[in-house]
Amino acid sequence: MASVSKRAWTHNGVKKEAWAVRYHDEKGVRRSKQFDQKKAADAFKRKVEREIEDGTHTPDGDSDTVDAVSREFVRHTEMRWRDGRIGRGRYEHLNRLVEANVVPILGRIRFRDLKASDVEGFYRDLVAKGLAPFTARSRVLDFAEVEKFARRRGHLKTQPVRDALAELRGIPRPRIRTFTSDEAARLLRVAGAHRPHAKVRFCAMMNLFVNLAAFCGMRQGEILGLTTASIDPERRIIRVRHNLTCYDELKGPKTASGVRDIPMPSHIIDLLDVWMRDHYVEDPRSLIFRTPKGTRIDAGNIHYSWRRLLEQAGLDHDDRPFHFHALRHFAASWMIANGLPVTDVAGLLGHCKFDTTLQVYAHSVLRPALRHETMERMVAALPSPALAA
DNA sequence: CATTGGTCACCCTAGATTTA
DNA sequence: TAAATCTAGGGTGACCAATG
Repeated sequence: MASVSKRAWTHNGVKKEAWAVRYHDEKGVRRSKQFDQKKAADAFKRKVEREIEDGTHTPDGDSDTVDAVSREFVRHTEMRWRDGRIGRGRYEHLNRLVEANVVPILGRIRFRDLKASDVEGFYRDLVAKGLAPFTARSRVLDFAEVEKFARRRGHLKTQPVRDALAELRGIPRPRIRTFTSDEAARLLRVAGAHRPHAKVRFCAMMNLFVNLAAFCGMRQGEILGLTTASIDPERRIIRVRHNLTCYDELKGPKTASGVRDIPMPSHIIDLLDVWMRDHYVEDPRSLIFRTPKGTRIDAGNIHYSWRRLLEQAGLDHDDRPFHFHALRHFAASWMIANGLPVTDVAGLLGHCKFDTTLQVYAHSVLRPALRHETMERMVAALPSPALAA
């Protein structure tokens, strides 16, 4: 089937020689590949013959394998990032998906031969690797973008990824746990105290982070994006205008609803006052929370400190620890529990529609016990003749 | 006052969650 | 659904608060 022969030629007056493997691929297309050593050429010959017999051979020059098309997709995505059409995070995410998951699992398959069952295998591999089913499914969803790209380039006409996704419907989205008011109170107490061995400045900062998240419902990126102009002690509000990305870029909010003014409790005004007086360092962008040297606060260190606080508050018993973001969820439910209408809460959290608030925070809003209590109160306030009878 | 162990800065990768 | 951010975690070296 395949043959190995020595080949000699002259290029620009220089004599060259190599061992050439010549063969016909599955479709009868003539191919050849050269090697310096006969041994390597023989090894390749054996590999090709075996692959052609198994029907798994893909010539190097082929451009329609999953790995070649996926890498082309990544280059295309990078262009979209450079043009400003998508963010850096999205580009890096897709790049990682392709290199870490797609290429190793599906890389050698030709796109036009890709079956829904291959994609389902991809999903199963990810789950076997330890990914949560919902996360694995969202990787398949990302891969669907590669498929769309491949279809536009004419590499396939079917929709194996879409077909596989239809099979993966109904995987529940995991919900993050939130705090009870007791737990939040304990957490706020330990955050306010000095942690042994910890630096005074860092403790003061974490205390502010916890308070801003628990009472104002702010996200981590929003807190890190606060500037001196964001704080208005006169009107007792925080103006949320920016978000600090993980790349230390200060970005405006995605939509107008992200822009909002949050009322500040007086104890937070005091804490901020102390912070500005004792710990604030001049910053070119007037960012309030920076390291003493003026660099971005490391997310890993916030996490580290957060875990220590949970430990001290006795809230680390579970194998699924509370996220920092759970404080934002707490803020929302605490506002609702204290009688603030959901529409107002949506405004304070920066949601553009209040059904987003309900979707994400429904677990706290629609507590079964609360529903029963309310139902009982309703009935008590409006006794029906049937009850009297 | 020297030691020391926890903390923090800075680096990284990758999975999970949020949200328009 | 698409696109973003957040969380989780690993590693290294400097540094600082508590301790004896």
